[in-house]
Amino acid sequence: MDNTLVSDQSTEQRILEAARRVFVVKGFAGARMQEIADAAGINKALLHYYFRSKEKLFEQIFREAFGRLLPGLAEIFSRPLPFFRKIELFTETYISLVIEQPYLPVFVLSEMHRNPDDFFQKHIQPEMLASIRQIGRQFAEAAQEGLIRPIDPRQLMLNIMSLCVFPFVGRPMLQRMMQVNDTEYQQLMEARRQSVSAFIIQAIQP
Amino acid sequence: MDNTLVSDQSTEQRILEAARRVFVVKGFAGARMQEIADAAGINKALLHYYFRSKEKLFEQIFREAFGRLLPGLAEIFSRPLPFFRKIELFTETYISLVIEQPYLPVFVLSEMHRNPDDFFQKHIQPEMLASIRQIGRQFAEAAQEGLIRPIDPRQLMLNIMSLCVFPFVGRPMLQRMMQVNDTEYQQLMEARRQSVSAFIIQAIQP
DNA sequence: GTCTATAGTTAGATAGAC
DNA sequence: GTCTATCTAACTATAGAC
Repeated sequence: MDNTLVSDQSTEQRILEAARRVFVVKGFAGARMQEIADAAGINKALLHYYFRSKEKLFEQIFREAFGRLLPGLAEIFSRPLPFFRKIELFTETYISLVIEQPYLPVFVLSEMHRNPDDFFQKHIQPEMLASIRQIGRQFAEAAQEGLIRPIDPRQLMLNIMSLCVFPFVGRPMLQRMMQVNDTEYQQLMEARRQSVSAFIIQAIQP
Repeated sequence: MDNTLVSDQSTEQRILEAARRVFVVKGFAGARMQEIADAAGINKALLHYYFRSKEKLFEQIFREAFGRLLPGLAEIFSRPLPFFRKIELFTETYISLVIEQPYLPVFVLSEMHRNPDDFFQKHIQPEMLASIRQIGRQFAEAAQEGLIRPIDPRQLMLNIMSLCVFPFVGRPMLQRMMQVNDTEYQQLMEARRQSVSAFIIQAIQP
């Protein structure tokens, strides 16, 4: 792990950044307050001074990570654009987002896995669910109008999410299985910005 | 002596089964030896009697889980079958496998995420890598022969793996986002056995 | 706000009786 | 083989000086 000190920020910011780095790699249970303190270049006691408990510190990190993972994406599907263009824009935006924050998905997924309903109730707003339903309706309409072939809209949604997210979640395994080095893998991810939407669009052509 | 309950299994087997259940949900760091002992209906000390340490017990569970995740799948691509049939067979087999062991992928992925090279060296045999390269070559050939459209074989491999695995890895999130209940989600996974290969095959048509 | 020192808990591992 | 009791280390959290 990268243990470089985070400096020229307020102590609170340094703690948050350090906590992010540690939690995201080790998870809640695996993270140690001492390690976060070291990474922030401060003392353990100060962590509690700023954030009362490990739990509370984690909450803040998780909430923030989760918030970054979806917002603005649903919005794309409400724009007045051709259907296929929306898919292009969505996949490009999503993949770009995750290229910049590659640890986010596996962090959110594995923490959620341990405590699904709890985390979900805490962090998912009803509006988000509404906009997801809205996307589903658009898929269904497109199929009905013959714009795309008949396909269960939920399957289409699963397929799109899978193609965007999994190469990042599964990277430690996939990269080693495919025996490519870091640079090559990053290039593959760059290329996916275009190739994934092409793949999807051909797959749903009538 | 014969104080065993329902279980006609050996103590060792009961421990392994309990450990599997606990590790798979909580991960190595989150799991507690006490919880495993409780789940197995035995004492903490007995865990150490059978498996020296938490580390060793975990090793055994992880090795086994990992072993179940790929084997036999690479073999499909060495059979004398039409190319598209191989893809069908692969996705069907994979999805069926994961339907039966839905916790496997996220367990393997999140543990691997914390310690990639270590785990990889311990658990990946060179033959597996060879057969993966072999699959890659088949993709490349199919593209060259014009059987499928030009596509980077590595991207195709990423796409196939993503479509098969992610809906299981991401289930806690996806299911809640899409607001479907357990039964419906299982039905969706059943349906994917067919629909995923159809999706892929159309996407790579020349 | 930041530190040192320490209290309080928990969890992995071992000793020893049966 | 299985148990109870206990040791030891690690970790979260707090007290109190500066």
